[in-house]
Amino acid sequence: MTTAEAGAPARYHHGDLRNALLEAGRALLEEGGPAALSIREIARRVGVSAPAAYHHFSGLDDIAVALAERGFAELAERLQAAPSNAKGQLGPAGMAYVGFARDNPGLYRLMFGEGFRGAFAADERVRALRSDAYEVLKTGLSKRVPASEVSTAALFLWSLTHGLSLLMIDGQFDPGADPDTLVAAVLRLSGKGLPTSSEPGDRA
Amino acid sequence: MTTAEAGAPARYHHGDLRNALLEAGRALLEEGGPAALSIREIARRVGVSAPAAYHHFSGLDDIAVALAERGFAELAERLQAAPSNAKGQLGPAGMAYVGFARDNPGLYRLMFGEGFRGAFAADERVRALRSDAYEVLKTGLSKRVPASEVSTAALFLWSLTHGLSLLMIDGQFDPGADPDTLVAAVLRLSGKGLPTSSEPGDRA
DNA sequence: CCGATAATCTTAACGACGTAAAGATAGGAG
DNA sequence: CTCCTATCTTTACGTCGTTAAGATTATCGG
Repeated sequence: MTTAEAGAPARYHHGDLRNALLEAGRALLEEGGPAALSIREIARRVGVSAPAAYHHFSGLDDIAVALAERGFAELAERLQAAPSNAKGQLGPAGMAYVGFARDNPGLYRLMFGEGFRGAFAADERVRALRSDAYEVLKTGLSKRVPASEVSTAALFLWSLTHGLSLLMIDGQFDPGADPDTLVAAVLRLSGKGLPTSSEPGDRA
Repeated sequence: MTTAEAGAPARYHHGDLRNALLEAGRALLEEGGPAALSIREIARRVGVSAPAAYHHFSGLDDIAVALAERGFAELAERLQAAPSNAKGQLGPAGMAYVGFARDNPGLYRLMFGEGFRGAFAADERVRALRSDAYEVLKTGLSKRVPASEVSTAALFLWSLTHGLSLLMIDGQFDPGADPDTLVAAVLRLSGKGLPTSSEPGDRA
């Protein structure tokens, strides 16, 4: 009798349940992190019984994968909308990447299988999504880095932005510092390298 | 009747249950990741009933925190055992860091609250452990970086190693590449910075 | 318009989980 | 030896993901 949407008369057939479930899942994700993702709670919020979800998804993992898919699509949008890397500067893209993670911490962590129970991280579809993102990064880098170093540079850059995103999400940095300033400064270091007292270029 | 340790006669009072629980938990962590951590399974392996654990820990989260504590201690050991940063090179330390993560993927992810259900990530004790590690990193860096840049450099370095560790753990990099070589190459970039076409010596 | 068929949603139920409560057992102090 | 207390056990409750079986509605051929 009571639907989540007060306007609708609670029909037996919801009509757009799949989407409604995903939206509720996404909200849940941002409220309580990936660990809070739960079929029963999602269904509860949509005003539907838990097993109803099984007509649209094969299980909780499947919902998680669908959410991750949307996440990667949105991330790609954000990266393309970033001030183009015309001058070869990857700062804007990096800011966009970390910005996405900071705006959608729960979703971002889910996309990388962090904080979620289950064999989701090993799911082929998710691994493919991540690999696709990785390939995009590599082709982007291929324009501004010697071909022989693209692979290493890509891993370097992804490690940096991924790690930075997670640390920012977790608030694990100097308290009192302005996050945006911090992110910009760290990304700037990715081009300069760490300041050293000795000459760079020798063995690690 | 049947203990996990076939040699012991299954005494009513275990004698060293706390440690046994932690060891079982650690094994579980490496077998199935943080998501597989379960009081009932831990107790099962030790040959004890689940509620017995509550005499030594306040709950599952408490066990997780204790495991994380051990993890941070071991990580600190590994970092100090690394070929000393005498020449100011941080490569060995970085290799040691990533090496620890790769040797103990489940534990490492737990230490950063990744893959674990519950409000563990926000736990004060864990946050303190991470902050301590961060401070150690900063003091280490203060010897080889201008004071004004220590904070940024520390976040840069931690982001890089943390992100790299997680990506390596997840196997999310070019298949076929040798992990050790990859890690070394990425860490080397942390000193040089990303090669850019605008920098002197451009080859792009 | 009407009835069959298929899609969608419901309630009921199973096993596993974390955890609380209450009782049994054993080691140590007097 | 006796009592006390810490430790462990069995039992139980509520939640979870998921399956099975039945109810409801949309769709479509006649």
